[in-house]
Amino acid sequence: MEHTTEIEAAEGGEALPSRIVAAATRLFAARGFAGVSVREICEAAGTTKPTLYYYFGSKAGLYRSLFEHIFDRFFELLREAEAADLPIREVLLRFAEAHLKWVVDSPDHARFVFSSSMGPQKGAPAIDLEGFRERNTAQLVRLIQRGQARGELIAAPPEDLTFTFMGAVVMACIRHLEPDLPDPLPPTERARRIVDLFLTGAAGPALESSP
Amino acid sequence: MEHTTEIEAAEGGEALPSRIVAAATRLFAARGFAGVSVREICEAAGTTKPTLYYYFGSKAGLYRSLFEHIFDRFFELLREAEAADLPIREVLLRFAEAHLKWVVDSPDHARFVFSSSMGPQKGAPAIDLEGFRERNTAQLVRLIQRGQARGELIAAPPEDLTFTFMGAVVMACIRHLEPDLPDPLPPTERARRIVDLFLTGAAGPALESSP
DNA sequence: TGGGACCTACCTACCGGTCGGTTTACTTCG
DNA sequence: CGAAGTAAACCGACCGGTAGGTAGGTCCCA
Repeated sequence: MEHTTEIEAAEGGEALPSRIVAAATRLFAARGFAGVSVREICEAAGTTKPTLYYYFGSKAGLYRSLFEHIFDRFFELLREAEAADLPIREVLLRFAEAHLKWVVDSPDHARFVFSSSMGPQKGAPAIDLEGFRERNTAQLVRLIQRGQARGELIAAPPEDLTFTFMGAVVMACIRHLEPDLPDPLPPTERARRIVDLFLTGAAGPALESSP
Repeated sequence: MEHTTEIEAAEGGEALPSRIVAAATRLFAARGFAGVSVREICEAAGTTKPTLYYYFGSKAGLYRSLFEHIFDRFFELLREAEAADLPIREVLLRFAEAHLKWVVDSPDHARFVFSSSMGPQKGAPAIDLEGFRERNTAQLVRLIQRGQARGELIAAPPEDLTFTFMGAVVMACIRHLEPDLPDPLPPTERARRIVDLFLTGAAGPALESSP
């Protein structure tokens, strides 16, 4: 009766588990773990509670399942960005673009991660959110150290460069998620501007002497 | 029986409303609106539910009250950063430092805002979070446009500069709130590094030609 | 003695989770 | 072929417990 969801419904039309996953992702992303009831999820997915428990065991189990699913997808995307021995500008461009495209293509996933990353909820701890951040950051630190070793980046502490660049990327991602003032630029162009500003700096002609 | 809370207990020792506000801020910050029960807040504040309702009317009312209180404090801090006709580097330094000091001095307030800003909860909408972001961003845009008019900053779209700089600051704030890997640098030094990196860019000697 | 501050005891609604059952599709075997 | 069996998929109705919120009273100080 309804068309296929974004989650893979490979093996036979719009399967119920997929509908549950899609509905739960959207709702958890919007209101957090404790803010959504199992009944709501079932209603949104067009099913009933026993069915949800049949597939996912518990509310927390459903939450964990979403997390793993989303993380796998995300890091799969990001792995392509690492690639071979590209110049640092190209690497950063791919990194930023991968993030932005992820946000544009699956905003529910992104919203889910961002809303979970700030403030754990009541019933669903034990999620390795720290690991997500750490893994994402560690990769960028590695890439940036490589750029420094080549003299493509200044010799500041790599964490400084990492957090500043990551901040710009995350901010752009969040901006894309805003319902009211969405970023009008496509991911590619936005990524380009972020990277170039990060590399060349914001100082104008009246500010030539550096401290 | 207990010592004074951080919230003003000016008019007569450790007042109950102040204790409620302090406990609620800490709990909401840690677990979100829907993740905390009124019972918990009362227990943490050493009182009972009717007393809480006597002062704040409802759970949502308490939440709103916290928000207003925190916002007032924050913008009071930030207003000092705007100041007169300082050079852009000084302005940005003050802006970043005000944010970081706010996070360090009242981490519960900061955690409350950050956790609320991503993903509204179930029962406490109608909070003007958009207004907070908008107001904070708009001020920075104004400051940056002033810097551009003076030639202290490049002539890129002011929103680009604003979001990138804001991203770096917010990222540093979040980093300060991490329980495990807290930023070892004091706010002043951290602000200095962020601003200088933002102004001079990250490009090293091997990257002289700009696109 | 009257009113603000505060508490005990309780209400209804809804929470996550389960029980027992029905439907469906696919074997199995006479 | 078709009746019987079976296991997965799914659901209506319900459970104990707890959520936000309140009625009604006690205490204490002006």
